[in-house]
Amino acid sequence: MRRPSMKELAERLGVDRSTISRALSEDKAHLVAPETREKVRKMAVDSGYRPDLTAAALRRGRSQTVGVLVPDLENETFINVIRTIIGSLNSGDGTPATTPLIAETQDRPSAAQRLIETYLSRRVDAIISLASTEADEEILAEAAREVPVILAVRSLAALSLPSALCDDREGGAIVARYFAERGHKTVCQVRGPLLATTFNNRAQGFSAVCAEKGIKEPPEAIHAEHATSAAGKKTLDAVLQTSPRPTAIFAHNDALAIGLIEAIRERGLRIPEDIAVAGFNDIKMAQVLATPLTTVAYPIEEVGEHAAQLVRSLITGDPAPGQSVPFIPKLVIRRTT
Amino acid sequence: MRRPSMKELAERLGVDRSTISRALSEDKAHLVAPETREKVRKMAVDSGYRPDLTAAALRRGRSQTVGVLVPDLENETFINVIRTIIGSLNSGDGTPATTPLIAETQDRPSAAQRLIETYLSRRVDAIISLASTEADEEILAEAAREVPVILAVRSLAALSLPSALCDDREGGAIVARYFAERGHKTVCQVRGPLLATTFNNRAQGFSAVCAEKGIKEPPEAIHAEHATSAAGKKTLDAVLQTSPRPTAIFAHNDALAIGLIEAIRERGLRIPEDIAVAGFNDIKMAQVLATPLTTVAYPIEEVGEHAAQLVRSLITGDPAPGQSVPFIPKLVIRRTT
DNA sequence: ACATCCTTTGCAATCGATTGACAAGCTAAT
DNA sequence: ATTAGCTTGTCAATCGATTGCAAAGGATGT
Repeated sequence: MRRPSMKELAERLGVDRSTISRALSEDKAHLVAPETREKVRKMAVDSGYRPDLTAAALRRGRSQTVGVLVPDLENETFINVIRTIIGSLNSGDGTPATTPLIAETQDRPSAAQRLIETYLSRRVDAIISLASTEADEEILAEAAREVPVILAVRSLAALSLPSALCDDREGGAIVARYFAERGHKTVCQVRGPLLATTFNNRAQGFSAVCAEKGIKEPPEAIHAEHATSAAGKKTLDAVLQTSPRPTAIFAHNDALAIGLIEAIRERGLRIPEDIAVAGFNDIKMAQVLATPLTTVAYPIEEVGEHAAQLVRSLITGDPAPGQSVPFIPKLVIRRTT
Repeated sequence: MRRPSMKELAERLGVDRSTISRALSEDKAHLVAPETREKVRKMAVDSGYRPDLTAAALRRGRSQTVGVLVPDLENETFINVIRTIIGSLNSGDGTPATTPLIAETQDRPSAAQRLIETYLSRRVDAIISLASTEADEEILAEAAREVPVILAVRSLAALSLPSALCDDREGGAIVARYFAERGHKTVCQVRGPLLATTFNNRAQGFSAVCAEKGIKEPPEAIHAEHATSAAGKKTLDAVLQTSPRPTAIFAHNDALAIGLIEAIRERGLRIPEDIAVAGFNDIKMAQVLATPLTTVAYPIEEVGEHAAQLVRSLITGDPAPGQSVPFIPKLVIRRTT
């Protein structure tokens, strides 16, 4: 037999729909006599009643969904941040479950735009963008006028939206300081694509310390086309052609680092004796490598947790915490340096 | 100024709400005079009208969403199948965009159950499970009585639901035949966890051919705890302890294979001279490795496309195609064998 | 005994879009 | 001239849950 609607439940029990609604709700349950409440709940379970969330969303004006934008679903770090966010959003005891609408922008502004339109049409309660690029600024600003928008992982200088971030600048600086300690005189960065602030910040932090410590960097920046290991692998030639040849490479993320390592292996050079490599993020693969990767551990938990907190307080209308402090990542020294 | 509802639009234009609805719709637009239609559309754009999909969903009984269950969001192959599905679902010209609700089960039946409940409450138009394990059978069967359920990637023997699958058995067989050709006499499988049919089928296909060709396998099966490179790395000891020592390993997926390769490197053995390794899926990393991985390319496009097609036809109520033929994966020979 | 308060429940409006039934106006056909 | 048929648009019901308001009934206080 088909599952009953609230109305049918009400008829069967000989009470009004509103009583059912209240008895089944979390916050209005106290308005209903304990006896009735139990009767209703029992009947609801027995009959296999299933609330229609589309109807509830319409009436409430809140859909209990949040839109999540990621640049790339294959990126482990993004996924882990999202996992933390979702986990935190649904850990609340009283709060009803929030369903995330997750989609990928591939760093295409047109995709971001389309997705945000969809989210707004679906009346999401908030939007979390881990995909913000400068090209999205206007779209996000626009969206923020209708619904809370939270920036995570990637910041946007021109837009002052609540954000949950990693201190990428400091992350870059940490690597440079470490290279300095190890006595490297000539180093090199392999940068990710310029779209997002993330890589720029890492580059700036790194270069600032290098300048300060008198460490040499090649005059021309080396950019990988994508932040992937395949793209990283391709950059090794460029790295080795700079002169004097660097003794250490700072790859802007672990995927790039792994690509470089494989290229270095192919060439028969030794790591770290001939050339040292450090990455960023500390993905799982970093530990699996035959010579485990030195890298900067991304503060996934902190960023995710903070983003979730921002979402929660913005949805409930609590005073949004002011400017949040970015979380400091942590160097993990392994064997590639 | 706040965005108008359909009602407000109607008032401004002095027509009925129903006219607006029809003018803006795809399929009923012909019921409205071209002139009026244009007037409405223009006004809609100018005023920034944004349809409320929660309201539309309630009225229509269809939400234009599909629930997608994945065991693990970090698995590149699953993600790629999902990408294909989403792409195909939204490529239709006339059909309105379908929003996927993506969630991860981590192979926990309780999570699967909870998610399916949520999907049903949200009135998804269909559910696609790439996460089916035997423990989920009942839950899925139950769900299938309310909404179309499609199985992708992982099959479920006891349940005859429309499925989009890879012929894993044949995939395993292909590897065994290839090992035979290369003259291997003693080989070994590193299996993934038993939960899903996938790995079982690969194992069976492989073993059947080995038996037929007189190739020796160790008596005790070697299982990795998870289908990850970290878990794969840990299994090398077990592999090397079998006697006679195998000269080739068939890892049930690329992550496992990569873990094994790293372990082999650490130990100073040569690939493929001392020991050959083949994987399954053909993830991107397989090509980036210093010695690129021989592997079985998963028919991502076919599986994804077929799943999307099933969803489409089941939603529109078209005759569901009968039993579908699983797609044959393809061996990609590289340098680890 | 009467006013007052509290608890519990029902009534009815509402969220915003969609759609079947129907009416008005117009053209074409017999 | 009348009927039939088509186009275009309106009316009103509907999807299923939520919630402000009010009423009924009971308990308490004076």
